[in-house]
Amino acid sequence: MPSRTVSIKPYALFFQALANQTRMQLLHLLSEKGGMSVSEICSELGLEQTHVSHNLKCLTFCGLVTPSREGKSRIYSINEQTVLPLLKVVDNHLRNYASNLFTCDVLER
Amino acid sequence: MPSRTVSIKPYALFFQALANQTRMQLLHLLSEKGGMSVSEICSELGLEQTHVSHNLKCLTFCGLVTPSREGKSRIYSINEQTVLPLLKVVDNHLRNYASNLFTCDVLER
DNA sequence: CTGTCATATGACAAGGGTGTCATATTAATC
DNA sequence: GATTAATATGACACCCTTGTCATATGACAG
Repeated sequence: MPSRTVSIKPYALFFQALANQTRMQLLHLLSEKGGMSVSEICSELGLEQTHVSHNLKCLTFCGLVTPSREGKSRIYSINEQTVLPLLKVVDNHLRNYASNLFTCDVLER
Repeated sequence: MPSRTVSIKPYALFFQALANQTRMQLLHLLSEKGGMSVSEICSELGLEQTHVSHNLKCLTFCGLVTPSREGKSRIYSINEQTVLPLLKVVDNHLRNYASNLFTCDVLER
């Protein structure tokens, strides 16, 4: 029996939000360019509006981005407190321990 | 056009490795108890051997754990350089920005 | 080199996530 | 309040991941 039982599901759910190319694109874009509206994001990445909205909702639900009204549009900004250190750790990891991930399409198992 | 085009896929793949309850269990267990053999992990978590092996391979592929021979068994240890800071960031995030993840089964979108 | 323990691999059915289509909501303007 | 711009929501088919079963590989002992 484990000494302390941590609730695992929230962690998996959190990472699931990041385990998707579209959502990673969104985070990278917003961390570079700051707050953007949905339509700006769409034209910048060449993606459909509904596609972007769905994925922004997922990121919002996980507290990774936050929307704010501005006229008719909504400006989405990243949670810098989390996203910046997170990407920094992962950058470092990919470079040092997982360079193979750059040349594969699927995870081995 | 984005000023610098980052390769997004590796990031998504990396997080995909973490987006799974079993694999999160493995990482938490190994980060608490240090190196363990497959059978030790199995009995500790009450999981099937093949199930554990499959998921360890996935984590190994991503550089999150490393195996080393010890007689007939293999001892798996986590990559502390990555896993510990990563879990720290996520712990903090879940507490401050995503407490709702503790009471849900699926991601909203 | 045979038997056995420990772990890895392959294949497959079931379930869940993904993007897209159609449509609803919300806000501003006239 | 009708219209239009901006975004959100719902539903659904496809695909990929998941866990499990059966089996293979590897290492040590005798």
